[in-house]
Amino acid sequence: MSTAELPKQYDPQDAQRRWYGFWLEKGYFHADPASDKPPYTIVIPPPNVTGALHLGHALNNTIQDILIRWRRMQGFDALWMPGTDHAGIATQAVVETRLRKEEGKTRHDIGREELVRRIWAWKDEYEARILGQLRQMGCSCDWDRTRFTLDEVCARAVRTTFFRLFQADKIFRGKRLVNWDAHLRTAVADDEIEYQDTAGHLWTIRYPVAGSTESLLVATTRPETMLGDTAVAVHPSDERYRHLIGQSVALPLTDRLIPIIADAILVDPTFGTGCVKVTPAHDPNDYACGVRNNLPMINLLNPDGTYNENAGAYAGLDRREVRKRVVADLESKELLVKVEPHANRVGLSDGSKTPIEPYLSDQWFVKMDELAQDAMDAVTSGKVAIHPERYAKSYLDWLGEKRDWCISRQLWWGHRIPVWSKEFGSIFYGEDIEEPTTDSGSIEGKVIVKCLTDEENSKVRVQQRVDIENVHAIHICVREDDEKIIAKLEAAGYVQDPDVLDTWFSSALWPHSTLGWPDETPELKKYYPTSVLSTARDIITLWVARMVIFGQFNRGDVPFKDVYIHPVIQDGNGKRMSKSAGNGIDPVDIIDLFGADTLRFALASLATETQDIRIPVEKAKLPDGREVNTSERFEQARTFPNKVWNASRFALMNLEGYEAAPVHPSDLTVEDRWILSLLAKTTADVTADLEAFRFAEATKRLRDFTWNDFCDWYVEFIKGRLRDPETKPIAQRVLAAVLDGLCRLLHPIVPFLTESIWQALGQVAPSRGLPESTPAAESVCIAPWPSYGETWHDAEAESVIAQWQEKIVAIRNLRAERNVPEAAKIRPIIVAEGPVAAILRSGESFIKALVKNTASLTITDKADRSGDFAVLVLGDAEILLPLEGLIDKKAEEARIRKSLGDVEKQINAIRAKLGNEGFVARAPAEVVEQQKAKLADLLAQKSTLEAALAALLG
RNA sequence: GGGCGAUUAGCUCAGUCGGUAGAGCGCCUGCUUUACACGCAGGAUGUCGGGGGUUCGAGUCCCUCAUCGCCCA
Repeated sequence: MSTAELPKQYDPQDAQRRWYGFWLEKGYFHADPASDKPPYTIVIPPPNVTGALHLGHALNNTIQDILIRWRRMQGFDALWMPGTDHAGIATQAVVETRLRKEEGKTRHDIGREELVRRIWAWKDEYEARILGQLRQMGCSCDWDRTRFTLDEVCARAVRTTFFRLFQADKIFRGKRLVNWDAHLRTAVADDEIEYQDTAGHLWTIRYPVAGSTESLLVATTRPETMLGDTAVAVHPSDERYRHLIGQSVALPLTDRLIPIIADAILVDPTFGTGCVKVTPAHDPNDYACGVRNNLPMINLLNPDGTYNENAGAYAGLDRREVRKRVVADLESKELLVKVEPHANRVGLSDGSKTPIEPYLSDQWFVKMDELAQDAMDAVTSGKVAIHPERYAKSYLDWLGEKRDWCISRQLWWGHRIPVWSKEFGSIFYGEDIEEPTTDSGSIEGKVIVKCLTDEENSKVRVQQRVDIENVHAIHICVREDDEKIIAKLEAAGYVQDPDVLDTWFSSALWPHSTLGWPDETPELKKYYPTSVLSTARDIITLWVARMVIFGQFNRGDVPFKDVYIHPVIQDGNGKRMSKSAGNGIDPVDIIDLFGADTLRFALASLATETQDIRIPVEKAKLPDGREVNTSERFEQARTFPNKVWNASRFALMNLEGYEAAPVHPSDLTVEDRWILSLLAKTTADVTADLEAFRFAEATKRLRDFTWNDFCDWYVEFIKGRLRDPETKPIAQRVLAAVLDGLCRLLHPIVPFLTESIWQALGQVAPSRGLPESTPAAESVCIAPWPSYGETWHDAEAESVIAQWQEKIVAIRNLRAERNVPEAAKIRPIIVAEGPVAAILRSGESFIKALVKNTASLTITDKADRSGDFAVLVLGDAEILLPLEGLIDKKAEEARIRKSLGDVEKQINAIRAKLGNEGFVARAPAEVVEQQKAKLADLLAQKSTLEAALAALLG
């Protein structure tokens, strides 16, 4: 496209179509372990294949792409590893929901294999969509290396890790209360529960004290769980019950006696009767109490929500039915004291809307004590730095609890737990499977855990003999899916655990599994540890901490050096965006409306150190008529790419006849030196901002430089020179060099825009730069990041231009304030002395030109004040605007008196300060000097204003 | 209950080392100015959430209260 054909408005869709394919074709995003460039690596936080990307993803990926593009330009071998996460429970839940809605079936109807097949199909669809969205945003990922947490490479890392943990005695089997969805027959994660306030009841039940006429009253919102009570708790210092501690009550509807215990944590003596029934197997608080007091735990539930044999006469009934009957039976026995309405919070499963039941079950755990300590050390020692720093606290606090990590999930979608088990009860066990090879073992209570593998000859045996009388089960972990080993195990009656691993188990391996671990690949050697991880704060504990744990466990080294925690996006009311609330913004809609550059620019300018950013949501119509959510934040941002585009159009139009040649510093004019000085300063500042993850500051700085310095002033300054063949060549070279630098600096934020400009600039000025010109890179993607050093710094040029600007603005202001018609030619006078006057004289033509519509400009040290003037007094000069006959003397007098009043007010404030002995004595000398100088300045202004007033009135 | 954060112009937010507050948008006035009306020029707008303290001096440091949000239990 030739310069003349460049449209007046930037067309982002055209740029997106044109350049993304070009970048891919050139392979710019592909990292090469064989290159001698130093590595810079980011692994993408793999988005869930559950759904499409939302605005939070867009923010995070914008940040990562800024970092990666910037470092690539800096000469690093930049690797951005892309991929997606299988997100066990969430993905299975969406597919199961669809199955239920569309076919009225549950997963049990279609079976494990078919369900998993359908989830893979879902995954394929959403993975393609997600990766497509990243491309639309311009993300420069190394697509050839795309991974999925369930693919073969990642699966192998999971198996190896599990095996190593098993071998190191870090994995054990234990009981735990899980959130049970009896409809879907699975445990669900805490964040998949939706809490609803519902109107329920509070039942008060009488528990007779054994061998006494006394009884205790307990209140409960779930009366049916009384069948599983194993104690009644009172507060140890509660006088009412102290004498009963240690005695028993007869649990109604059962033949059991349960103890009365003291527990200061569970019981609030001021609430209700001060007596609490304890059902350790069916309530989290009671569970903790049960552990503290060594109580038996009676599980009442079957996985399908019916009560089991422990419920005696109620066995086989659904829990809702049990409640009805228990209440009725208590009533008939006159043990039900009262029923009151009671508002309670009920947890409903997101997937099925079934009330969640706390359910005690066998689960696999990772022992966290040492692993967590190592991960804490990584941060306290500074090997991993978290930004902003305050988030290190939540990381350390959480790890400090060292709670064992429950890694099993009752799901079908995920990495199957590689353990084959055989239950024995009390039967003697004496079989060998075959000859041993390697193994290790441990005893955890009554369960024996054997670790076993066979690399060479697929022979398998339990090597370590144990006291078989106490063995309940043997668990064997198999490192890799070796059919012969598995066949042998299964022939011997071993059955693979039906459960899968927690999704975070595989995500925790992401920084090394994606690089090919456990193989020592060239990628792993070069790119691990990675450089930066960028993510949201809500997964600091779930994910970041676990990556550090597994990275150190498997590799002996941290997975990344820096963690950047980006803010969370909320709507204008401070609410989290969500699809169901209808307040979500789809990044693709924003790209359709305004383009990817605008989306990225807006998000980058919002990425401050705050923890939440608000984006007010409003409706908009797409060209195709669809109504979508958008925000004024994007409408505001879209002017920027257009501004850059048009400044570039101006430059390109004026680069006709450009010839590359060296520019000697003495050839540069003061405005050239000024813009180069600012460009160098901006470059240094932006680089420092990016190094410190200050994305919003970097973006604002670039906007200010581009708009306020380059467009508003520099372009205006050189318009005259570009019209003059004598001065044109140097101006063109400086203009090309500045635009070149600007393109590079902006590229990480607005890649499509800058590539469009870069390519067009390459047409007219293929070789450019100062002082020597060099051929431009074929793409701005791979152009070197600028670094101008100190040589361009020019304080003198900066102060000269500041002088000109101040006077130009003052004259414009006078004209506008006095309502001088735009078309009227004015003859402003600047009264100034000495060096100020000299500087202004040197810029006379610029001042005239930029003020616009000036018939003349006078710079003098003494003005003839006869006639009518509008007056403006500055610190080092006075501006007079002759307005013969146009002056409203009264209004002018009022203006001057107001200025006088302002100046006097400031004078008084400073005099008060300087009159304060404490200030003069204690404030730093420079501050005192500064105030004195300011006072002198203000006094001069005051006398000038008084003179002006006298002249006006005289 | 514990922790973190926020509260500054109508809106969304900056504010570094403590030295009397800034930006973008919006608003008002005037402009089809040969890059740009997604623009140009000019302008108005503040009890820095309340109270107390430290200090010569507090938006900034400390205490406290209030409101809102998030995370963890």
